[in-house]
Amino acid sequence: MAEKIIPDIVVGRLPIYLRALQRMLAENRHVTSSQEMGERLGISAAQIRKDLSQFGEFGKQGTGYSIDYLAEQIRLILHIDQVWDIAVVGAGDIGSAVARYQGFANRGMRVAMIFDNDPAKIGSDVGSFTVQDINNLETAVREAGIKVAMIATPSQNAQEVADLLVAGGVKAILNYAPISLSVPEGVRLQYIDPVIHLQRMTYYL
Amino acid sequence: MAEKIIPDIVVGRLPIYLRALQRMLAENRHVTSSQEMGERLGISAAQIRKDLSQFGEFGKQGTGYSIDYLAEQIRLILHIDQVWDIAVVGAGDIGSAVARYQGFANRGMRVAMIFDNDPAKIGSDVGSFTVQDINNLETAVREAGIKVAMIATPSQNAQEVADLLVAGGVKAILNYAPISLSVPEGVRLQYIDPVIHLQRMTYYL
DNA sequence: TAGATTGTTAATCGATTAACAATC
DNA sequence: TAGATTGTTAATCGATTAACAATC
Repeated sequence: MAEKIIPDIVVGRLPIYLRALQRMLAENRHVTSSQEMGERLGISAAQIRKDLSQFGEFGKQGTGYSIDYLAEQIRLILHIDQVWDIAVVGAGDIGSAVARYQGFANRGMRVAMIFDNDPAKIGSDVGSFTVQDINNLETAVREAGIKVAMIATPSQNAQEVADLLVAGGVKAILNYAPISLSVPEGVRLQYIDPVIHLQRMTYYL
Repeated sequence: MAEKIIPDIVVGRLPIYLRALQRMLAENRHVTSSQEMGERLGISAAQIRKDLSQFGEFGKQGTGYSIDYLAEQIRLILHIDQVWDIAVVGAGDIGSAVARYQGFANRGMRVAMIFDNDPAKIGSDVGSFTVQDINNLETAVREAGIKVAMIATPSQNAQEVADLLVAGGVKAILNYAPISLSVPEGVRLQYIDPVIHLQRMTYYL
C-alpha cells in the first residue's frame, strides 16, 4: 500500500498555518481564504492551497475555509489532537524559562518533568516542577512513555543527553544547545539557536 | 554594477557552517574537508562546496579547508567580524534567560539593554542589566545606534514593540512571540517558536 | 445568477547532486 | 608521483507559481 509521501517542507508549514488560524479564532473570525492567510504570513495563496490539498479538501469554493474546521484538521494531521508530555533536560536559564513557559497551553504540548545533573539544583523547584536527577532520566522517561524532549544543557553535555533520551524511548528532540547532534534513524531532531537566526540577518545589514 | 544575488537559503546555511567550524577549533582541529563537514551536519559535501563557492575560493585542492581561515572568512561575509549590540524587549522568563545567556560570546552578538512595560520590573536587575522603561525604547535604541533586537513580550504586544523598534532604527528583529509580525521592506525578521518545532516533529510520531 | 475561491494541472523556477578537470 | 579534494558545470530533482475549470 503506497502511502503518499509529504515533503518535509510542507509539513513544516502546517504549524505556521495553524498558529495563524488560532490567532484568527482569537480575533473572533470564522472564515478565511488562502489569500488572506497568505497575506498575513507572506506566503503565496497558491502555495497554501497546494499544501493543504496534500492532505484533503478542507475548503469551499467561493467562500474559503472555516477557521475552526481547518484548525481542527491540521491538529489531526500533526497529531496534536492529543497533548504531548515533554521532558526538559537542563535546569539553567533556558530550561527554567521553558519549564515555566505559558505558550504550550492549547498547542498540544505540556512540560511534564525537568532534569539536571547539578546536585545543587536537583530537588529544587522550577515553576511547578521539582528538578530530578539526570541519572533517573532514562527510567523516568521510559516509564512515563515520554516521546518528546527538549535539551537545554551546555553544548558539551548535549550529545550524551540525547543518547540517554533515545535510550529512554524519546522519538523527537528539540535541541537548544548550539551544537549538531547525531541520533538514530527514526528519531526526529530540531534545533533552536538564537545566534544562528541573528547571524542570518546581519549578513544583510 | 551587478552584485551577484546570493540565495537566502545559502546565506542561512553559513551560520551552521561557522558553528561547526568553531566546534572543530575547540577540538583543536586545524583542517577539514567538505566531506567531513557534510557528515557532521547531514548536508552533502557538494552543497557545502557550492555554497562556499558563491563567496570565493577558500579551500585547497587535495587538502581541504583551513578551519581557522574559513571561519574568519565566513565571519567577514556575515558581518560578524564586529560585535552587534542587541536590545531585548520583555523581561519575563524568556527575555531574562536571553539577557543572561552566555552563548552570544565569540559569536558576534552581545545583549546591550533590556526593556519592559511593567513598573514592577522597570529598575530591577536582570543579569548585569537594569530593566529600562519601554517608553524610552525608541530613543535609547536610536542613540545607541542599535540595529538588532529581540522581542520576548506577550503576543499581544509584539507588533507594537516591533513598530517601536523600527522607529528607533532597528533593522533586524528576532521574534520569540508566537505571532506573525509585519515590518517595512528593509527590516529583517526571524522567528523562534519552540511549539512550531515540536509540532513539526509530532507529525512523524 | 454573478462573484468568489477552491483544488489541481502544467509550466516555471530554483536548489541539489553528480561528475570531473584542475591542482595541491 | 599518487592520492585527495577543491571549484564548477551540467543534469537532475523538487518546489513554487500561474492559470483555470469546477462549484459554492
